[in-house]
Amino acid sequence: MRWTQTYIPTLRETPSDAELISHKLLLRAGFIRKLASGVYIYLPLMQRVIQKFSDIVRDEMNKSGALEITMSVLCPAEIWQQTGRYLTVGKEQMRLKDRHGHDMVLCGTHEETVTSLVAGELKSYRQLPLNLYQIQVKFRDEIRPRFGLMRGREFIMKDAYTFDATEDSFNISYKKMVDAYFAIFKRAGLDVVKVESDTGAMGGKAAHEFMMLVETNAGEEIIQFCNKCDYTANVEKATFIDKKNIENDDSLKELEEVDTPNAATIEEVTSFLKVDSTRLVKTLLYIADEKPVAVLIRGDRDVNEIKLKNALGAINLDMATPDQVQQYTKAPVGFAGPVGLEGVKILVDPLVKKLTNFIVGANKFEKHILNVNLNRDFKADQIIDLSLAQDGDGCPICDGVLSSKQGIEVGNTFMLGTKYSESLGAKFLDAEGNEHPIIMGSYGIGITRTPQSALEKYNDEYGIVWPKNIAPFLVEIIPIKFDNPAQKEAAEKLYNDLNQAGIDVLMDDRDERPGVKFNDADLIGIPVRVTIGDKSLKDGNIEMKARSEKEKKLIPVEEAVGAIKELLEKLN
RNA sequence: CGGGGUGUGGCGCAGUCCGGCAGCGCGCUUGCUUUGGGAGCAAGAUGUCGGAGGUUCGAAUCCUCUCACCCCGACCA
Repeated sequence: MRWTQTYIPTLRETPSDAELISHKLLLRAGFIRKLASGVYIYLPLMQRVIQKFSDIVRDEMNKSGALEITMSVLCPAEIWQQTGRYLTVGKEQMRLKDRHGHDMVLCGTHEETVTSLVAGELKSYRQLPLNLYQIQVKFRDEIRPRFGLMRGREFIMKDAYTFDATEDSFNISYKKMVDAYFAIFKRAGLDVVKVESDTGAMGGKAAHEFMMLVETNAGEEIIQFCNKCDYTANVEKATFIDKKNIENDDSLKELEEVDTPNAATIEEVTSFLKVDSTRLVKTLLYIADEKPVAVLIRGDRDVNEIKLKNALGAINLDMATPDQVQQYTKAPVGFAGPVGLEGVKILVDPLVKKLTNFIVGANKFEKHILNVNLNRDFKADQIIDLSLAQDGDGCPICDGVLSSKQGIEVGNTFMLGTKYSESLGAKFLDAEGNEHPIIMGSYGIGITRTPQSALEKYNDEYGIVWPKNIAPFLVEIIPIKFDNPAQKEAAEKLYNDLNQAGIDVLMDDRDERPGVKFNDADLIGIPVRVTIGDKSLKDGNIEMKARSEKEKKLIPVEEAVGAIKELLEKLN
């Protein structure tokens, strides 16, 4: 491709609405343009990147035995109502009515579609297992789209769905997908880790996420790692062993109400009363599907709202507003406590159960109660783990210690069980003639998110440094002066030779000053740059440089293609 | 949805407090010169100042309403 024949609108200045380096680079280097919040146009360079990554995904999926299909984006609301997700997914879903007034959905995922498909097709265990996938646009009306392609309202995803007759067979299908995922990300030049994750609105039995670890604020996910074993989990899912030494009294003491002036937060109360935060129990008020719930958690801990949501089976969960806190506790925020609290369901974290003579809010302005004890002074409706794992907590599996890192989710795998096959009637007959729901899995990879994620890592002060397998071009040729006959001839010849050799090449044939071309080349991040100018050409050489390295190398013109191939071999 | 912020030429911004010819840098067009890391000179084009209404002799600027976008939070199949 010639620069003057394509469309690469690079910008000298960064558009002001980008935050992440990867997002800024995609805009500046002319890969994407925004049409609306969370809605992007992919320009020629981005289109090529998407194509390259899709090819890798498609290749590995096909190798694993999956079959590519294309499902409709538009879907009748009816099947979403059948699985119950019309309610649980709620406003995340793009919805519309057709001209007849029928409710329709723009799919954000295709469990309903694919399951209703197979429900009419698969009748026998002989037809299983089956894996169907597609690479297609998805719609999710995110509350807050952000970070360019990282969280868009319209994006491209590879989604696969497996159908199995038995658990054993399913486990094989699941492992094939996990293996394919590692292969895909490796080929794309990315290191990923597989972590345990919550199943969210997907439902099902268990799930994993594939995370790219990053150090920037692009990491929207927190992952807990054990330093001894291979336990890795999204913090939403992570369990842990509390390692803090809590000194409990031997005997239960009398309740005592104390004044705590100007002390509402944990820090203020602990410093005022001169006690450790582990002696305090905070009472947090939530509204779960319009009903108030109090969560009791040790003062040094935070609530894992995902665990809470799951424990309650709630669709909507919000922290109570100050007005609601006043209404239920009869006190302003900061003084809630379980003693005498009425009309509110009380959930207690197990770590609180272990405490004696602890401190809680008194449900009165600027007052707390000392020496409170579970069962004696109040009752728990449910005792259940609701704590967020913290760095330094014990690993739930071995005697190691957890520490966290930030990650970007680039893929996920869900063990769906029979949730969808049961509600949509996808059943098969086994060898004995008995009917069973099909065991399902679903597997996603963010096709547009992944390349941007890669840029969080693969960039430097000058611009993008693409991993070669997802780079829009492998080689960029820069003739210093394209109107110089000798340079032009050498450039054209190399351009043709590389094309002949099947190497994607971009030639900057613009009548621009060299500095502009070099800067643009660095910005768009093509892995190998070849410079053709009088300096080296007079000795019969061209200059070759990897984008990721500083050194230039002089290569005789006639050996250029071989040398470029060799260099490409070595690059990530 | 709650909190904070921004809308002025393609991009980045000043001007708004205190109303008085709509500006700057980059980019773009043409010409000449230049040409190994974002050239110089000259000439030029491009604006419903997000939108609607109001106040005023006069509004980018003041008032009311509204829309879009960004950041923090909640959401994230």
